[in-house]
Amino acid sequence: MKNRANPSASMPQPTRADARRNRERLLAVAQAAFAEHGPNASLEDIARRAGVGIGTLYRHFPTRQALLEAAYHDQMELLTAEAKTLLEEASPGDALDTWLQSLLVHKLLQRGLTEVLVEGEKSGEISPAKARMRAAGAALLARAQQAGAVRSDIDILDLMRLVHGVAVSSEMSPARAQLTSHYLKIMIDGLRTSPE
Amino acid sequence: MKNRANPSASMPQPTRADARRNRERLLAVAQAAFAEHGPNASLEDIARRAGVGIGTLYRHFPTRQALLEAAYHDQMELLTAEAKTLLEEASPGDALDTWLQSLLVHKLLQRGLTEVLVEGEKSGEISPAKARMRAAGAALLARAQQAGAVRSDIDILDLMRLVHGVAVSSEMSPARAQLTSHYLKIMIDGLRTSPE
DNA sequence: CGAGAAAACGGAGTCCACCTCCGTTTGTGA
DNA sequence: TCACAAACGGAGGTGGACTCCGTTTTCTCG
Repeated sequence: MKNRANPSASMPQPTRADARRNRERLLAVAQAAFAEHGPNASLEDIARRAGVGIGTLYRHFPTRQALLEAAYHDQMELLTAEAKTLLEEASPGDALDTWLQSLLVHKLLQRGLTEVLVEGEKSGEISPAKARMRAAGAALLARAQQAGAVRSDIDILDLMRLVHGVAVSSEMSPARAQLTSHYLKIMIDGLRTSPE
Repeated sequence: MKNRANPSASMPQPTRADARRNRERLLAVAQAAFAEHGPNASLEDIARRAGVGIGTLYRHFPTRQALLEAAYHDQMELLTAEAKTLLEEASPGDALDTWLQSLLVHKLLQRGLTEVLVEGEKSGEISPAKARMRAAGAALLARAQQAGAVRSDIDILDLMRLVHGVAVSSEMSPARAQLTSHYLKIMIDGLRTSPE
C-alpha cells in the first residue's frame, strides 16, 4: 500500500521552471473559472484556457478538491489573519459576528469556497491552510463562548457547516446578497440563545 | 412561440394503458434511485431499471426537475395535510416547529426533496402540489407570527430556504440525523427572536 | 558547452451521462 | 379487423472526467 500522492494536498513548490509556471497559470485560470461557474467548472476548459494539456492539470492537482483548495489558499489565509486580528477586539461576541460576515462575503464572491471549507471532512486530509483557518476560528468561537455571548453546545465545525448552509440557502435567489445577510442574522440570533 | 410542453409539470394522466404503466414504473424506480443516490442519480440507469428506453423517460418527464417533482408528489401532499392538521393545534409556535421537523425528516429520508422544494423559483412554473404545500406552510407561519411566536420579517420562501440550508449543512457528516435536529433547533431559536 | 537522465508535458483514448431524433411498435376506437 | 395516432426505444452526437504513455523540456554535471 503506497502512500497517497504527495505530502500536503497537491505539491506546493515544483522544482522545474516550466512546472512552476504552469502551476501559476492553472491557479489563475481556475480562480476565475470557479468564480464564474461555481465549483463544478469544467476542468478541461480550465486546462485549455491555461494553455496546458489536461494531463498537466491532473498532475498538479490530482482531484478537483485539490485544485479548489489551492485556488482558495490565499482567501483562507486572509480569513485566518482576520480571525487573529479580531481576537483583540473588545467584544468577543461582536468579533465572532464580524468574522462570520467576512466568511460569507468571501463565499459570495468566490462561489465554491463554501464547498472547500466543508467538503472532505470524512476523507481525512485537511489542507494546512484550512486547518490554520479552523484553528483561528475556533479561538474566536471559544472566546465568545467563554464570554457567554454564544451557546456552548457548538464547535467550529458546526459553525462552518451552518455558515455553509446559510450560503446555500440564499444561493438560488437573484437577491442573494440581501438574503444572505438576513439569514446570517437569524442564525446568529439562534447561536446567541443559550441551549437551556 | 409554442407553449412549454404540457399543462402542469409532466402530464399526469396518460390515456394509453402502456403509457400509464410505464409512468408508474418510472416513478417507483425513480423514488428508490433518488433516495439512494440523491437528486443526481443517473437517468439512464433509472430508465434501464424500469425496463423502458431512455426516450420514454424523457417523454414522460422532460426534465430532471419534472421527474423529481413527480417522484415526491406524494410526500408533498402528506406534508400539506400535516400542515393543515397542525393549524388546529393550540400553540401556533409549537405547531410550526413540529411541521419544520417533519419537513426535515422527509428530507432526510428522501434525499433530493430539498432540491425540489427550493429549486425552480426563478424558472417560474411551480407544480400544483408544491404550491399547495407552500400555501399550507404559509398559513402555519402566519398564525405563529400573529401569535408573536416567530419574527415577522420572514416569509414562507425564507423558511423553505432556511430549512434547505439546515439539511445541506448536515448532509456530509456521518451523524447527519443528530446534527440536523441540532441545527434545526438553532435555527428555530433564531426565528423566535424578534427582529428588533 | 553538450550530453543524458529525470521531470514534466500533452492529448488520444476510454468511460459514462445527458439529451434528441426518428424509424418502429402498440393500443384503441370505429 | 384495420388504420392511425400515440407511445416506444435506442442509436448517435455532445461533452466532461480521468488515465496512460510516447514525446519534449529542463536541469545537472562532466
